[in-house]
Amino acid sequence: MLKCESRLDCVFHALSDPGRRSMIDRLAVGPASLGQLAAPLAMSLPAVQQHLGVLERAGLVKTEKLGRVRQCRLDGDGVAFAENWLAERRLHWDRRFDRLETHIKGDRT
Amino acid sequence: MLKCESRLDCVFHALSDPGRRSMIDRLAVGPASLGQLAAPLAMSLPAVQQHLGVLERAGLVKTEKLGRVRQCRLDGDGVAFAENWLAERRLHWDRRFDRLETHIKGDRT
DNA sequence: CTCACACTTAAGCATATGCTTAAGTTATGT
DNA sequence: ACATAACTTAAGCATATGCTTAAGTGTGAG
Repeated sequence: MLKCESRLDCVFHALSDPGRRSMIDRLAVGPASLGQLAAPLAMSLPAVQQHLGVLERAGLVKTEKLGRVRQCRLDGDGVAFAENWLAERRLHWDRRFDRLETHIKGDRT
Repeated sequence: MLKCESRLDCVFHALSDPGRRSMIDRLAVGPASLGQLAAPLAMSLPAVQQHLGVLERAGLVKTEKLGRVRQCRLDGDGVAFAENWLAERRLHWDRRFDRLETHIKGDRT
């Protein structure tokens, strides 16, 4: 976690773990406490808390302490970031494939 | 790299490194040899080769040995995977935010 | 045939990661 | 006040990661 210089690093790294993605999926249903988040996850509470930290630093989740409970909810910010980057690259991709196809067709003619 | 059970793990992990992303950006311009890919990257060739392996396993890049040169090109497959996943989640996101907004407006009325 | 080029493999090492358990801390119910 | 619930912090440890250098391997040029 030392190396999270750029925002994209954080977001993609956060999303690269199935446990963290399942936490996101759980939160997509609605807010949850840390304990509720941890319950289905076959690991200790501190471990879950660390994963939560990764998600939070990536801007995918926001948390707030209410009484003795930490409530967690989604934060769409990070996703937009990642989605934009991917969409951008995909333009390049597709354009290249199109060009390749054109090239092939040109050869055939 | 032991833990790359699901496809998404691979793709997101591959994208979480700025060096690897810059390799992708370079390949978006056009195919390149391993050496060309390594040149701007301030690290040894074997290191670059390892990064390339990560990209390849994620389905983001395809390589082929031509003579004594390994040519690398993009492979759109992996991106589509990641993009779809993100888009799906974002639907949940947005729907939740809409609902929240509706709720707030309802309270105000 | 020889040699240099472009990787490729292997070994090794410093550091980071992903957990764990145990010991706090703060808030709530009685 | 006291016990318990819900985290939180700290320490520690096994393993994984991200490089490195050094020693192969296979090709193409001369």
